Amino acid sequence: MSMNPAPDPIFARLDRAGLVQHVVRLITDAILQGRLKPGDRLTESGIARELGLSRAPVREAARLLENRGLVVSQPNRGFFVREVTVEAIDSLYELRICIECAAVERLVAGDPAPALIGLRARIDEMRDLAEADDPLSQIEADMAFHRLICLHSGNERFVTAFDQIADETQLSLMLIGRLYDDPMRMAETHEPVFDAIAARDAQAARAALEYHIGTARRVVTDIFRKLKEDGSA
Amino acid sequence: MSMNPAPDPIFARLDRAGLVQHVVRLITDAILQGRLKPGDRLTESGIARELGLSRAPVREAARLLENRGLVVSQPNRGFFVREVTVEAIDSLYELRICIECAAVERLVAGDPAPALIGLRARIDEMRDLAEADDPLSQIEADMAFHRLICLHSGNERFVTAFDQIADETQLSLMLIGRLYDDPMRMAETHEPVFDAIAARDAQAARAALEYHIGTARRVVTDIFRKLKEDGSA
DNA sequence: GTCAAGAAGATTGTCGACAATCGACAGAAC
DNA sequence: GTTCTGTCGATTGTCGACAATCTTCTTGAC
Repeated sequence: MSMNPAPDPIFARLDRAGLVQHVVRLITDAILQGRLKPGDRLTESGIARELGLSRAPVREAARLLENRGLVVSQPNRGFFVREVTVEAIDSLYELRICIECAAVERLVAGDPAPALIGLRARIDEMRDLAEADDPLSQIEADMAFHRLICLHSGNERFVTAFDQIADETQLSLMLIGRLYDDPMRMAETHEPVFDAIAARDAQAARAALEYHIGTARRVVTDIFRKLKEDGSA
Repeated sequence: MSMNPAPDPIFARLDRAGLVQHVVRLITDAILQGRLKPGDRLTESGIARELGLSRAPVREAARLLENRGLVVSQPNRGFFVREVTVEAIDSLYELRICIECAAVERLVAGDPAPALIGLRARIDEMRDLAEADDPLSQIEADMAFHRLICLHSGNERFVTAFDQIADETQLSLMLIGRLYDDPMRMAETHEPVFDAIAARDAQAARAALEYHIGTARRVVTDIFRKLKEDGSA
């Protein structure tokens, strides 16, 4: 009963289970970069042909993307890139507030120290990317910041819940391009949240995060409403 | 451009997309009825042979069950019925509190009237099932009650979030058999929640629901801890 | 007796093919 | 001109088979 658990992992275990995951990544990128637009159809055979593999892994990847909310499926009709509506975004942000606020409260109740390093790094990253004028990467840093809060909450289920809505959130952000006219704004709006966490004030942290996400919610929905009006006009 | 929207639907739309869904149902029942125990392996070929169909739909059903949390998959090793730990249950209930409390608050903020009928019916159902001594069906009525709150919250995403943790919650309840010694207790513990909703008091409703789920959380984890101790002793 | 190496069996990952279903178009009936 | 019906092409749903991988059992050395 020796049970050698890890006999010296010298080489990183290369993703031999990676085909499906790879397809997921490819489709995700295509959607988030706008090469696939909301409402577009994803034909299994077409994607399979382009990638030079069979329909099975493509199909499985599509199912995974469905559960992550990036695509929707209709029986006997296939997969489509999810249509984004103002109402959906609003609902999404309401759920985000509910989950992330609970997470940050729990984070501060525990030991926030390990999280602070990563959180600080993300904010600095947003500043750098603002100077580099790279709004897309900035959005990714934003998502990473919020994910870190869930990750260090001590309740791993907050992370899975966050992940299940993260992609759709990111999609809505990518669609509108940029949130604020001043690229530095994004980093600034995260500072109060960071400060409250660093001060180990659970109530203040919750309030700051709720305000932060709530503001983003208003800004995003407003911009999106305008976009829709122009689009359908 | 006449666009007749619904020219008298005489026939109910029959589920033509049923095979995978049917398999999902079968496996779900097997797990929730205890015929498949946590840790058990789900072999695609075995299930496919038993059901008299190919592996494809079985595989797809397993993937769906994975995202609903009832099974977990390991690359190149297949699917297993999810192991339930005390920590997982505790995390689960914490997330439930966070989601359902937000849902009930929003429900009361809107018009709670349409929800009340269904909620009342579920509580009555729990009483009937207590007399009939049917704890399994009672658990289903319990889940239905909580799902109704999310359903009538006005934010459909609360429902999807709830559904993604509902099966696992139900599994933990099924595993411990019955929550309270007195079967009537389950119905009783829902009354304060119902009353607060009926009174249209959002804060009271949130508090009542938080107390209700919080109590269940303590009871379930306690029972489960005892079960584990006996099991491993 | 313990442990490592190898063979055999079982199971998943992937593939190409067929059947069922859907959407669009053309033609007939009114 | 409008509406219904039948056909056609395209796509999904399902299947059986093969290759890659994991598990288990056996074998052999120490």
